[in-house]
Amino acid sequence: MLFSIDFDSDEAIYMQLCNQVILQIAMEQLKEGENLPSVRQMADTIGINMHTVNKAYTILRQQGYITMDKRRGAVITVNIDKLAAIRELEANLRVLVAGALCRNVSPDEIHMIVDDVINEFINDR
Amino acid sequence: MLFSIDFDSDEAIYMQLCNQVILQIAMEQLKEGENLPSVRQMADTIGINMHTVNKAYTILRQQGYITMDKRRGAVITVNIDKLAAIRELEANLRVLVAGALCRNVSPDEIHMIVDDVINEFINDR
DNA sequence: TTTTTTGTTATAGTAGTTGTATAACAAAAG
DNA sequence: CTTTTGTTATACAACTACTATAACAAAAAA
Repeated sequence: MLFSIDFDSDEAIYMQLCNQVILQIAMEQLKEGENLPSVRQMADTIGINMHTVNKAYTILRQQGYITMDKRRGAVITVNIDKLAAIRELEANLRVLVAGALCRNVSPDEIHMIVDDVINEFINDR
Repeated sequence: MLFSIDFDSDEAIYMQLCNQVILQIAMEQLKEGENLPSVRQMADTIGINMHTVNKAYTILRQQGYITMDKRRGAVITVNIDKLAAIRELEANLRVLVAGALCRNVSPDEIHMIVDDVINEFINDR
């Protein structure tokens, strides 16, 4: 379980953490039932404040990726709201696809790139 | 040329403006050579500050969607860096697709949604 | 039982972002 | 000559991001 934070990035640290957890769940490097380090351990390991980790965990919990338990800590528990996931995907894709089309990336090329990205996750399983 | 800003959104006003311009270029509601209102006119129309519009225009210019000209104002001039567009698309897709896969949206479903979104833009042409 | 670790909550400070307000400038248009 | 243009500067309030320190009850470990 490795988390690498880019402190020079303009993306907030807690967001980078959230995204890395989601990426690792998708790649099945983190599996349902597994634990994340405690907020303090994770903060120590990365070298950031406890509250920054806590913020990331709170968001992950709200989005249904983990549950918090005083006994077990943060546990990967993908609690699915598939319709919400689809709506969110559509909304975010709209801007991405628009930007790509404007810059002369063809629909076929977009499909190929989507394929590549999906396979990145699927092939590692 | 209509721009609707959601003041209750957690997305910054200048970002909403940027995205709407990009969406309208993709839908060809804004075409190469056409003008955007001046920063002051746009600000007046929407009911926001001049600097907020200026910030959006500056970003659009940096990303190659418009050029600024004292004579003509802001002109849609898609200046393409296709490789950069593809890299950006890949990076942003990675997080979106990961989130979707985690929530049990299948690769086929993702492809269908991508198709739908692309067709939203293509069919209006 | 005592100690440690857990998530959670509170307060407070610094730094940066967002949006607004006012103002000024030279260049171009009318 | 006046108006409109993009651009730049300064300043302010509100908010966000991150950190620091501290405290609490609940659970685990000793």
